[in-house]
Amino acid sequence: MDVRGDAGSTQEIPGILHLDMDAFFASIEVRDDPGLQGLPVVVGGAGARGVVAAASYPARTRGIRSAMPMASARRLAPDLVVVPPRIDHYRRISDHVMGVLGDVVADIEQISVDEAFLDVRGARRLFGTPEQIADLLRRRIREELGLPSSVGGSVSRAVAKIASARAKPDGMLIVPAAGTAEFLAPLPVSVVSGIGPKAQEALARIGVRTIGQLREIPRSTLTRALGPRAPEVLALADGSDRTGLGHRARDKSLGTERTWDEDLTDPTAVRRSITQMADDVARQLRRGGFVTRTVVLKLRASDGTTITRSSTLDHPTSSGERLREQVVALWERERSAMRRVRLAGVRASNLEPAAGTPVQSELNARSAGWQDLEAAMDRALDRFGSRSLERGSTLPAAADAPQRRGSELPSSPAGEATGQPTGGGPRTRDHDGR
DNA sequence: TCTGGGGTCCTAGGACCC
DNA sequence: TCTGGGGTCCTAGGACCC
Repeated sequence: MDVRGDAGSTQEIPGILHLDMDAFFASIEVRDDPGLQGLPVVVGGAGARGVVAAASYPARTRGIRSAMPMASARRLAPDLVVVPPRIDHYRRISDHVMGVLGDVVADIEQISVDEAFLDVRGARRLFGTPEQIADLLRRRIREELGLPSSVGGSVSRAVAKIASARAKPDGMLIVPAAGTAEFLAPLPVSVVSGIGPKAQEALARIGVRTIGQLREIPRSTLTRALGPRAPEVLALADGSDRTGLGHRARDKSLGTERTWDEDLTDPTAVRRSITQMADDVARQLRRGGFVTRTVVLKLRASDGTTITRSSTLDHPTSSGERLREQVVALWERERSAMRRVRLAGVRASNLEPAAGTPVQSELNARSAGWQDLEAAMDRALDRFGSRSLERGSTLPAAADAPQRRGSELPSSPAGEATGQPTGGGPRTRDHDGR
């Protein structure tokens, strides 16, 4: 892929930015409670099997990282402050952040609550160079929300993301087109999104630890180690990658799961729990304006082995009753082999828009949570163009309704998507969002 | 006191059809 | 009385991301 027909004379602009909020959940909690300033703070589950969802920078200097078991984090910092997640709160702040980005840049791809890609090549005339735009965005987020963020910039999306990580905390790093390969060469391959522990192992076996070393490996060797991703990773390494913004496809699945602090040994308790989950998933489907064709039961045994069992329906549904039947039938087939259950989950995949016109299902989605509302707006924008929905007056007004509606549903303070395992077994912490 | 919860994407085998 | 090749759907598992 080449850059657009950009009248050959102009220099190639590193106009793909990646903006990432710094320690998002933890930064919010510290902002809201200044007494936490300077302390090792983590957001996450406090239970026996809790993990860290986000760690403040003082916590990070002690070696604490997200996804770390909470017990390990406590060992590293006995004075650790553990704050339970407030997902709805974070989501509202996320909406505000994305609103700021949308004020300045038309072309945005939000990829999670706390990060987004921006193509600023069209905003130059109005707002200046990528550096100036990044500055403006970070300043506005700091002023309006009191939160730190970092920005990376490049000619490619993958490199912009790597750059933002190098810019943290509270910094900016724009990589010029010509300096891309040089910038990447010394970095470990693990910085590339998509190169996880397994791929790193495979690369280490052929002597590759840095991105620079990737380029010296014969293509065929690299392909054996990485599989079909090899060409893409190679393009990254030599600076020729030009991937721009993607566009978020509509939701493909949705579900809920739960890990118990102590394994469940009573099959009836498991059954009760998964029927509640099925109801909850059905409710999420209806709120989102979806029906599902495939119901998946996920089970993890005490030794960590995980299985999934699915069944596909003749007719798509969003009925809790139907989901419960399916999920219970799947459980009945496995229960004798699953004496101790650590985790159970229910997921609906093969989603389709609920009956009615597409527009109708978009309207249904309005009664869902903020995220769904946003997804619905994204789809509307895709379909009708960016003028179809105005920011400013329309957004907050539309956003008010689901907020009120949402608040009457959950029975637990922190809860929302997880539904209400009322009266049932031990209620674990309500997850997180990272 | 080993490892959460929400997802996406990919692969591979088997069934089934033409 | 043996057997190709292509395509699609379903199921299951695994790697990976935030």
